[in-house]
Amino acid sequence: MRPEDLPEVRHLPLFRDMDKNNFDELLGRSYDQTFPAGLEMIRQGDPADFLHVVLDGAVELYGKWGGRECTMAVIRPVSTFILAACIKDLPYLMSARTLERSRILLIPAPDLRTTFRRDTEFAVSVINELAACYRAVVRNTKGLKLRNSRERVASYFLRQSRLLDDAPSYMLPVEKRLLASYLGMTPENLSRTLKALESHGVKVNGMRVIITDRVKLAELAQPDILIDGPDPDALGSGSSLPPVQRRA
Amino acid sequence: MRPEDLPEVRHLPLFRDMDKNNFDELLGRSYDQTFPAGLEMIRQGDPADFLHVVLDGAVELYGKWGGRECTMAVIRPVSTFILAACIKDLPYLMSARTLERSRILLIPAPDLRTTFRRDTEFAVSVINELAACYRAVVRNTKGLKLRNSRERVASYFLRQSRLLDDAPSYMLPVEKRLLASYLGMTPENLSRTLKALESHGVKVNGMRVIITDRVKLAELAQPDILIDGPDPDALGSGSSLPPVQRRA
DNA sequence: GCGAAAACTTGACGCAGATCAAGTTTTGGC
DNA sequence: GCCAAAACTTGATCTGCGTCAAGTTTTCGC
Repeated sequence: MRPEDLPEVRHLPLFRDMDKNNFDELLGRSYDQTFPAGLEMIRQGDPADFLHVVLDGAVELYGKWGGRECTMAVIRPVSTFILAACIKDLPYLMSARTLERSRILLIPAPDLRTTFRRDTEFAVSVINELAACYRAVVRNTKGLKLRNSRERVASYFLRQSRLLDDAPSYMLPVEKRLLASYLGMTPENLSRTLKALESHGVKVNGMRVIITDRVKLAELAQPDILIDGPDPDALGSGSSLPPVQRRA
Repeated sequence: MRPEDLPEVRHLPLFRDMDKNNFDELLGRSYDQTFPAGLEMIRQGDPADFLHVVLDGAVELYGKWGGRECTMAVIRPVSTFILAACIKDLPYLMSARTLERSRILLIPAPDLRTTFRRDTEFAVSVINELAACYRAVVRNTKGLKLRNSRERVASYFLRQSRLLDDAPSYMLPVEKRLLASYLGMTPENLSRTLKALESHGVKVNGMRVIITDRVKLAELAQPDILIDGPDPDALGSGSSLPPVQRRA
């Protein structure tokens, strides 16, 4: 891997507190690999051989069943994903494909497991990471079961804005097609919902989201700390889209 | 707590590998409390002061938003719940109420956190528990997003049967009202779905489920290892109903 | 074991959201 | 910068599921 990536990986909550030597050894056993866009890197059901770290690009995690697919998360640099499968040494529950050309660091799962057994600080980090991931998925489930799709879209927009210090405008971090699937709806329904939301305080123009009336939007979305955070959550939780890019 | 409960708690995957002295100390600092039926023991948003262990009775975990509620899980003895909130020292994401008179062991969260810092085996157990919980919730999410309600009911029935070595008949572990909410549907819709499933290999009579044609039912449910398990999962994962009682 | 409350069922109806089928716009490779 | 492919939008239609309302059955406290 490129030497300039090392500090970025080291600064991840998962790795920042572990012993320096253990970190170096773990990274030393890892592989830096580049994948073209649109490649299925992981097929759900495959044995979990490596913890993945996105160094560059973007990766979609999704589930398949029968002929259907649903987007579970999109991971952007620098974050890890599929930690739980590696720890349990069980098959991946989700598939992963690159959305663009991506550089991925592959950390062998067995090394991961031996490392947290001998490095308490790392074990604590793993515990915190997993607990955060778990809570992220639970919050996501609550949103899916308690809100209808219009409410999910509205609260997604507010949540993203909040991550940018309540920015009134920002760019969507992913295509609408993916956003729709992530939110558990069809692209057609999302499209119509966006139009309907124009009278509720938010306007979407291409990839740009413009919050025109935050109060009105919040009235509809009824943002809830126990669903929308903030909660210092893991990004690679397998249930969130990446934070938005700030307006240029 | 009653001395006869101790071995049952000790045999939980979360506690069985830790140092005996640490276990005894942890339990020594805990409280054994009995709650009447129908009591809201935990209100979502409360600070996570205790890890809960159901010793007797049954506890429903549920989420609230606006005026709506949804059942996330039902916990039966002997299992723990809300581990993640305790570890992160963050508010509970779910509320909990007793479904019947229940005896609960309360383990102070701070003691929990200090214990896994000095007991590696316990830390590893916590890691495994959290990873299992995480995977359970992810599988649950996949089921919610990829299956329609009829498919969810059908696969729930098959899953329960499989937990009893493919028993052709068993009793529902919870009221239909709860099952409906857990599966993300209304009681009315569940009721109608049950009738419709009679021509697809399963008959429900009161609380009794009778699988009349396993092949036909499986055709509809399309059971999938990556959604329905088996996967040696945590029961207190916050996303499953208890295993069924075997036919008397 | 009686009576009220809760759980469950059934029917009628409406709506949110899926599906199908064209368009139109945007993206990206050569 | 052009062209094809993909993403997005829009409309028409259908349907799964929620809602409301009125039973019926089961449960449970006294």
